[in-house]
Amino acid sequence: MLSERRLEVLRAIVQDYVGTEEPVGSKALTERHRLGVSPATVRNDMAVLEEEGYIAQPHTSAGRIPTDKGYRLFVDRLAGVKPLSTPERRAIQNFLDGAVDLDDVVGRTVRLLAQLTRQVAVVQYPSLTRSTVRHVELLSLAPARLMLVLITDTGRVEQRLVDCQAPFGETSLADLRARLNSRVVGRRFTDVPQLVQDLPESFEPEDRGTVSTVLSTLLETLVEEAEERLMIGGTANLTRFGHDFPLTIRPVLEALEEQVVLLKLLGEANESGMAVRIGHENAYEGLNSTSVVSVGYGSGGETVAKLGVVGPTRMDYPGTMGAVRAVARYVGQILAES
Amino acid sequence: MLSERRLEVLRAIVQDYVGTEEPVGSKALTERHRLGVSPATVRNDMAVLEEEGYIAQPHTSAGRIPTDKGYRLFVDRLAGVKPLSTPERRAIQNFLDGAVDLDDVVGRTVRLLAQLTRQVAVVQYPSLTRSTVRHVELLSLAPARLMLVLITDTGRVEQRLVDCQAPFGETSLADLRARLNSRVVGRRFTDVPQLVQDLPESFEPEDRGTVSTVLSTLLETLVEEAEERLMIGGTANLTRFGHDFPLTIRPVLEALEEQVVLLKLLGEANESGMAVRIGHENAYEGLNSTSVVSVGYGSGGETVAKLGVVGPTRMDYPGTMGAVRAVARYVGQILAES
DNA sequence: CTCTGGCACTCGAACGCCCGGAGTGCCAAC
DNA sequence: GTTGGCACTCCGGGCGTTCGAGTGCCAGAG
Repeated sequence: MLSERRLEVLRAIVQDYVGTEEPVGSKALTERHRLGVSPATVRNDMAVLEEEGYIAQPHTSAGRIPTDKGYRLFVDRLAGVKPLSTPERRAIQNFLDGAVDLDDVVGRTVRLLAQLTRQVAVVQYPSLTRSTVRHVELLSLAPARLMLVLITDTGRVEQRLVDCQAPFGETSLADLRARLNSRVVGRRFTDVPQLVQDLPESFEPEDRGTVSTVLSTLLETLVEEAEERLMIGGTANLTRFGHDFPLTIRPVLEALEEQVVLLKLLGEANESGMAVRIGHENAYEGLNSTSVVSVGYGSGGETVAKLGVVGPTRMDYPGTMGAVRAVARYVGQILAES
Repeated sequence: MLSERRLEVLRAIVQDYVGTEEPVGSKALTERHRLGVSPATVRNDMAVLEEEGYIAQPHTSAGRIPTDKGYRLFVDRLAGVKPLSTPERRAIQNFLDGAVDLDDVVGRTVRLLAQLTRQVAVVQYPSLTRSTVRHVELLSLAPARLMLVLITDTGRVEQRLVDCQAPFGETSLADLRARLNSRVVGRRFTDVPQLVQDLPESFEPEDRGTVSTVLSTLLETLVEEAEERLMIGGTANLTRFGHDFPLTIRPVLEALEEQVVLLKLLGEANESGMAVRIGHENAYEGLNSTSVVSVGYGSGGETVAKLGVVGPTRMDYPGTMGAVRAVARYVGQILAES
């Protein structure tokens, strides 16, 4: 167990290093912080902290920098979440309030988050699995070709083409449309499969094939869209990463283009509260020198999607966490209103 | 007017510089190319080329590098478009053929283009202004709230909420839906305004207000969507830009997040054929050290959108142009099939 | 008039060197 | 447990040297 003062030393090291981006030594520490002890004592503490793996030296006789483990301790026990200032909050509200549709909300959110944190922002679109069906539309494009349009309560629209085995009459189509809607409108996506299970049986034999095809296309859409879309922004902030960054930045850019990777990253956000993954805690190798701060958002206590930022491990955790949390809250509000 | 040999020297300089990324000198030139003259002669030619502004020295007593003007001449008169190899063509076809919907086509195209050119790819979604209406759907969400869904022949779906002044009955709704569709289905977007102009008059007075609102929302959608969406990819290739790239890369990343800038960039592509904008020819300042190669694509001779790549001025122009042109053609084909 | 070889000159990159400063670890003393 | 002192380490920057590639110019040959 580390003594109170040693924790204080660690906190000071993290803060200074985040600010200056340079290894911090014992003397500089005592000058910038009121630790009440001499550099020599700090040196002893540092030796202990290093032995325990919280800090490290880039090379002998240089200052110390925090390790991933050090940042972890800092986040868990030494740093709170720094609330935003009132003007900042007001700015968020004003900026998000101008949004006209879902795309716009997400777009504004991502820009806002990137600007506030000066890092790369990632925002997931509200999830379909938690949403409910607002309407299902079926259109006949050609004798044996239908278009299925699905409208969700979050305002999202998905469309699919359906090729039928046999021609499908207009009356059957209207019939299917009506029955389908009466069953699923207002219901959750996850409930839909059971609700439509017995639908083909109530149709004429020659139409059953087509009905089944339509239904399976609908179910497919739900599943496929569970792998959800997201938007990223603020990639220009990657240039603030560090000096050596051709090597650091490349894998990050690659990761940012892989939706799957990003979704997994966000997905690791704990249901309640915020998740912070530091350096090697990230499963994806290319992000080993970055940290991810993510949190779920939604309206009325329900998480419909997640958002977060990706930045260097050397980041201002309290500030970043504050911004992420605040933005998530306001987005939740906006969604609840619309 | 430059002599034949001087042009040949310029071509050699461009080719070598693109390959090695280092200033090229007279001796190296004569060694790598069969110019049939001595280094001294080449030196004289270089002096002339420099005087004319086609090449420049980074510092005295260094080799020469092409200027924007030099690249311009190279592209216009010295280099053709390098066709892709048969395996490459086949790979393109296979890759694009697997696409399932419009998003997928665009997504695959952007990845393909980024991979082929090893640069940043930008693909614009097929334009709505050139498309035709496949279907207009009206749904009643609440007594005085409608949803308007527009489906285009390119498979795109746009939805809008419409708030009515007065409640709008189901029969009126069905009526409007039917009349609207009978007038606009299969017609071009640009023709829609005239086609629906007199529609409100044929409705009962109490419904006219709502009908007008719906129509103006529809027309708005057309106009708004004229500012079109696009997709980018291959940003990781930015790391291959050069040694000094923190400064080069940042404005490029910023530009890539500004849809407006990108759309303008692509928009400058000449209707027929390919456009190449080199360095300072780009209006946007942040892209002054990059070149943009863009071209329109579409089916049946009609351009529905554009695509292109953004890379360093020091790029393989013939190869890039070849890839861009080939990809555009295949995407056009795919769109025509679906 | 054009091309060529020769020659002196110029720089930048790379290398080695030295020095100063910041930082460390250890130890003896308080 | 804390402190001051001290010797040691190592990085970074500044400086001079060398090396090589490249240039410009000029006189002479075709």
